[in-house]
Amino acid sequence: MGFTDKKLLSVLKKHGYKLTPQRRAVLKVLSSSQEHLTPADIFEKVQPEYPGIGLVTIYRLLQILTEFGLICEIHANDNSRRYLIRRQPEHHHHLICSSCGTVVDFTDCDLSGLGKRLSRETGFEIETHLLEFVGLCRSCQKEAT
Amino acid sequence: MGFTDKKLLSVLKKHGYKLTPQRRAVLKVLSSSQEHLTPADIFEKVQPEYPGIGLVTIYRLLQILTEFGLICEIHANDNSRRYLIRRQPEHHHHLICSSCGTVVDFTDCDLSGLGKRLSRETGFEIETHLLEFVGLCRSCQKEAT
DNA sequence: CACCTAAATGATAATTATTTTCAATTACAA
DNA sequence: TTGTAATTGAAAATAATTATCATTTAGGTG
Repeated sequence: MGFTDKKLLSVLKKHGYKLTPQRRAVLKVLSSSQEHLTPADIFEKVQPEYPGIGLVTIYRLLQILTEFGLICEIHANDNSRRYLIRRQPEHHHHLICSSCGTVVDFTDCDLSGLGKRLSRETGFEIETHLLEFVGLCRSCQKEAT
Repeated sequence: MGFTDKKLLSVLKKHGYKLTPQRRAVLKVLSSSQEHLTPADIFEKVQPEYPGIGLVTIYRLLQILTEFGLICEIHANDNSRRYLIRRQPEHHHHLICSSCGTVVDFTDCDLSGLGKRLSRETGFEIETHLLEFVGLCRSCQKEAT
């Protein structure tokens, strides 16, 4: 599981951000969703809780959450626009279905060896990495006949 | 080194695409560039060779090249728009500077073990993966004081 | 070489995602 | 309760990409 909305709210508060009902509503949606949502998805899901919220407000909150590393983004899947996602505990990666776009998270990756080598060879000070596997999920394999 | 423009042209021809001077010019730029270029970058670089080329034409060619896996894309680096790049021999990955955006390619990665495990656990039929390291390049480390 | 046709081009407009601007509203500290 | 700076949302501005379509052209054919 990821962060609760209470946790997210407290982080915002700690950094001097105001806790508006709009933000509460968005965080509620984000923290209770198992899927990876676009800003537009979030907009729709917030309607019942806070009709009339501005899409802009969502963009702004997502920007703040990104700064604090509370959400992360899906990068692969060229054609579809960039996705914003609710986050798992910490550092994790994605396994993405190239057909239907389903995303599965996984956490284990051991790239420290490779990271160290790259660092030595290139002089880079490595901060993080992004790892995504792309493939066909079970149900799309079946459909493929 | 990547593909020569002759090689690229022959691939297009083999698939029934016409070899227009515009395409020749774009391929020349792509095959001789060491950097990762946006469509707009390419547009500019093609000017001397073929002034008046349409940006659309570039988009269209990039789309074709993508289909044949002759170029690949940079995904990380959130803020900057998606980058199109000239490709190294085959499967490879990127090391991206989070400050200046410089991209270094590297080829070695051993993720077959992880891939197999994921496949077993999730039922996915894994096709490929995307691996990007993000960090500070040497010169940006210095600037950071 | 001249001709024919489907493919390709480029100007323009249309889409779509995201950001900016700004006046009105509101959270919350005092 | 009040003051104020942060926040909101409508609307416009940017920006990237795609679609439309009349015109041009590459390249095969006779």
